[in-house]
Amino acid sequence: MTKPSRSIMWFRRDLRLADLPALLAATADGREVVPLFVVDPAFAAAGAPRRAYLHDSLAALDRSIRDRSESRLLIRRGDPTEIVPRLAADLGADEVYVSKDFAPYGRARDEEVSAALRDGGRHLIGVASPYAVAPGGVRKGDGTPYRVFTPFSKVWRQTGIDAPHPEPGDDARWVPAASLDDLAEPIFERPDFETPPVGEEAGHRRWTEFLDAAGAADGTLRSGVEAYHDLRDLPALAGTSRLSADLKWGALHPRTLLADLDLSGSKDDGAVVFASELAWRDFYADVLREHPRSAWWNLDTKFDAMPVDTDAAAKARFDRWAEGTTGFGIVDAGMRQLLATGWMHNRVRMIVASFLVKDLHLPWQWGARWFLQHLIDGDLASNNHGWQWAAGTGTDAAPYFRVFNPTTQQERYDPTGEYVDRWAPDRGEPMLDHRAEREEALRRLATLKASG
DNA sequence: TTTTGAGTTGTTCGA
DNA sequence: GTCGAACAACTCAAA
Repeated sequence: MTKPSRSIMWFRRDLRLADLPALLAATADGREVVPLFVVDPAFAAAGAPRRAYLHDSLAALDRSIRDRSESRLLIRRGDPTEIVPRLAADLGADEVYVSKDFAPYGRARDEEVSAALRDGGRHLIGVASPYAVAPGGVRKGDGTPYRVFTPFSKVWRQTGIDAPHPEPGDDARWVPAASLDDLAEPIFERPDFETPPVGEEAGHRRWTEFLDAAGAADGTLRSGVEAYHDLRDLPALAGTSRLSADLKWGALHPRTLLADLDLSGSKDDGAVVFASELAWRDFYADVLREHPRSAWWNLDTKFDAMPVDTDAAAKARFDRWAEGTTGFGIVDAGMRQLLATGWMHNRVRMIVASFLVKDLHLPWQWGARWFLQHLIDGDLASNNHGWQWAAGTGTDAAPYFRVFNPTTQQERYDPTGEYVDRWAPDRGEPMLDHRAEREEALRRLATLKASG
């Protein structure tokens, strides 16, 4: 047996103990592990739902660690590029383990931390990722990345995905809480906001309910996943998995979910459609890794010439969109659901996004920023590329004529008005004429063609 | 190299 | 009410 050494498990967005390869590596070979989370000051800009959600996720992770060991989650606040190397030195930890982060900010941060650790003879060790297939893992025959989802997903489906990994065993050595208490800081002040049940156990419960034989939201004798294809577009029902925040913060890993799914069905099968959504998550993470600029700039730069409104009147229109007073029922319902709960149904996300871009003629970045501030599941890659999809500037060669009609969408997906009545019972007059604004959007798109 | 088929989620119009 | 066609042109991926 080699000399026991210490490691730090630096949690970022994998806030769980089960199925976490980085944690298994951190505790391997008899290493004594320090579980750490650093609250980055950049996070202070997040909205109340998001801060409350992270607060509760950290509290849940701390409880899980205390339940299984004599240790605790060490919370620090500040710049990770300073805190992590200093802690590693103070605690005598030679290795810092993480799940790899592929987003632009995280990559830059990790490179800096890695360099600082190396100066002290220590190492940052990235193990696995929050994705079923880590970004970079799906490539065309010639080794280049995909820019179109469908061929990506075909290869993704055939890529071997690990079986879920176990939690660290009873033999894992955790640094006693007593030796961390003096170093620890409180999480941060919890905003007064009601979150859904948060954390690893709550996530597994949600997933189990989704798989439950009679869990379908329409009362039919099907599971949620079996009914997923039929019900996922109806925002009045709980027809989606509602696991987006669990996946974002890593209470669950997609590997865990995929292992429970029977994917032998046709392309309309609920499980197959659900797995495809997980593939979208991996796809957008891959696109962001290849094109870091696409977080905030048009992936298709041809659209840089597209006229968008940014003047004072545009800002006033944005405010009405954000607070949910456009006078279009399903738009207002969605925006108010977001403010009230930190979450919005996926179908409605597309509708409000289309409205901001095609009816209000505003930059998609304004909407993306608002979503990231308020969504408990807000993720840079999925969120911003989803917005680029709505704007037609992203990976899919969007048909220029794809403009959502908010009234038609409402009639089709909320026919009884239950969703709209629940969230926006008091809506006023429509703030614009959709037909006229649709034509304006098409005119603006046509200018791209004219300018080549 | 060239060709071919396809590309998440739509809407409108006219028969 | 229902159905199919039209709505740009282009890029991507694979044969």
